[in-house]
Amino acid sequence: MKEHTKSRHFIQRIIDEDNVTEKFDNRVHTRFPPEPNGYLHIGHAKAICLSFSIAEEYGGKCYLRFDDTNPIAEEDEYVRAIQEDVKWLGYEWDKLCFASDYFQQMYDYAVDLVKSGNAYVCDLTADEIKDTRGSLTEAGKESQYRNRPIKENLDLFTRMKDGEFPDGSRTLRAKIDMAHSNMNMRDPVVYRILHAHHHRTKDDWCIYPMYDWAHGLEDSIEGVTHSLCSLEFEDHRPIYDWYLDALGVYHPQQIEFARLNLSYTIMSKRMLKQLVDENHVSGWDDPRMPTISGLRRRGYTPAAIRNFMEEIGIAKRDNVMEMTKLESALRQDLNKRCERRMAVLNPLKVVITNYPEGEEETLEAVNNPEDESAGKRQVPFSRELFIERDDFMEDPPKKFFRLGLGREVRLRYAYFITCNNVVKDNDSNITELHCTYDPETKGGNAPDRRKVKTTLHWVSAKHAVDTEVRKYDRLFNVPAPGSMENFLEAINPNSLTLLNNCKMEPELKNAKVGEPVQFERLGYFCKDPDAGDKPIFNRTVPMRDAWAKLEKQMQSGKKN
RNA sequence: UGGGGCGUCGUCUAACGGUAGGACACCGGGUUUUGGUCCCGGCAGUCGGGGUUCAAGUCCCUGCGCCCCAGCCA
Repeated sequence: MKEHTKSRHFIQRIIDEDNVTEKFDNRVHTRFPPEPNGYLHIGHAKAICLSFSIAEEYGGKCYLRFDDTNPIAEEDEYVRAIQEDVKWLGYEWDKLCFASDYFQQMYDYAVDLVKSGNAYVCDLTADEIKDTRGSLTEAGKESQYRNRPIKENLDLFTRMKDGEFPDGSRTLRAKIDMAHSNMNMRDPVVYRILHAHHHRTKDDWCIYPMYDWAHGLEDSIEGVTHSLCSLEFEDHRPIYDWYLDALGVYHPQQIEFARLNLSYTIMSKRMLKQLVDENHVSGWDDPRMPTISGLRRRGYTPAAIRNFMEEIGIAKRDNVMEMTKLESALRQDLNKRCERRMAVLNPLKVVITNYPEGEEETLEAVNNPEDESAGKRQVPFSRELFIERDDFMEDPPKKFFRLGLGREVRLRYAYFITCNNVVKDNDSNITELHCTYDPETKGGNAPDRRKVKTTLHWVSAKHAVDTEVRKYDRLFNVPAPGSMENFLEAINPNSLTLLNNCKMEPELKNAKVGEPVQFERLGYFCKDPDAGDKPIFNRTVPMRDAWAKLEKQMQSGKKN
């Protein structure tokens, strides 16, 4: 086949070409321009990874710029959270900027636009503008204010800025073409009157620039070379170009790519905000949320997210990634970095009847079989233990390898045990197992080389640390909740399972909040900041589960 | 149906006129003190129809399908 060189995506190719033609003097300068009107989500992470990694790859710059041109939706809390998220992903911006830093400059440019006859003050109401815009197939009608003398426009625009007019009474509009086939070119609004308090400029302004006007200017002012954005802005590129050309200023190149979609979740800030506002989740950082902060709290690592973004690529076609792809990247990263511990989520008491009462010992356990340098630890063992309820069946099917009456299994790093007796309560619920251990199998190997079918995790009862575990499942039950009439109807009522009688090995007392750890045979977990009297662990992602798959197949009758 | 985009395994994504490859998923098998990891193998794709060419996923024509646009949101 070809070389092992990684193929380059279309944006890299455009930049390579620009560097050959020296279009931007071989500079590469990108930016990530979030509006601070919500928290960042995994979809934003794609844009972040793209823009920052492009800058890194070409030895260029990437700015973090808040596109704060709409004071009504924007808040400082979001500004703070967004910075935290970008940093957490591992990126350092070359400069932190705000669109609002350029409000004066943008205003001055708008005055230039009026002076050159390219913009006019329009007295039409929002409804009237809408009514005269035309439709996809019909041309719009020109505003009766379209041909006001420049002098009058200048006067009116100044007075707009000075606060003489109420909200919505007038706008500054670009004079382009009301019959243009691109709706964005039908005399778009450049400035609207908004007597609103801005999170940074306070009450300095009562007119605010529209996105199309502001964004290109921000890029131009900062010297951005390649302005990367998502596909829905493709229709806006003509207006981006028109403004910059009309002004005769430095002209970056806008390039659009397909945003990330993930199955079984939503990627809309509006909907995410609704989940938060209506308390369907505990907050923007609820571990079930596809937000960066939610994923962080859930136990995702920056490396997992970045590797995922690297794997999914950059292209222009609409896409919906399967969640399994994200989880695969997650497990891959967690597997190599996580230390292993033992914890029992649904405890079942086991009494080792031939183990001396009152005695205990300590056994050596490997911290990470994937990484010898992680070392070993001691785990206490005693006569009474807890094992997972799911690991015992009184009358198991052939393919169930775990513990059953009369069966022998290995306890990880400990002994072989055989179950001799099942103790039940009056409702015939199993309350306790009586087993015997083979002292010869200490550490987990039998001198006579006999084998067992499986190995179980366990926790010594008297040494166990009580804990609570939160298991998460997908937040939505349908593949594309965002495209439903009402996405709330797709919420999975079982997205959160609370387990409050969990038992952990004592070493887990030292777990740090947010630090990922593998509970052997169960999955990856991390301690939640919420802990009350008991520590709380979030299940980040379960282990791949061949037995669960087999069980499912047996239920559906494919196997037996 | 005006304009702008996009159609390659189930899902993503490569192949710049020269053997359609990789990842995830799925299905088998091996190793294993995690039914994990790891290893091996398998399944599976160029939207349709014409054309150009020795050769087409790639170029041309044509048809079909999907996405975006009528905020004083971004």
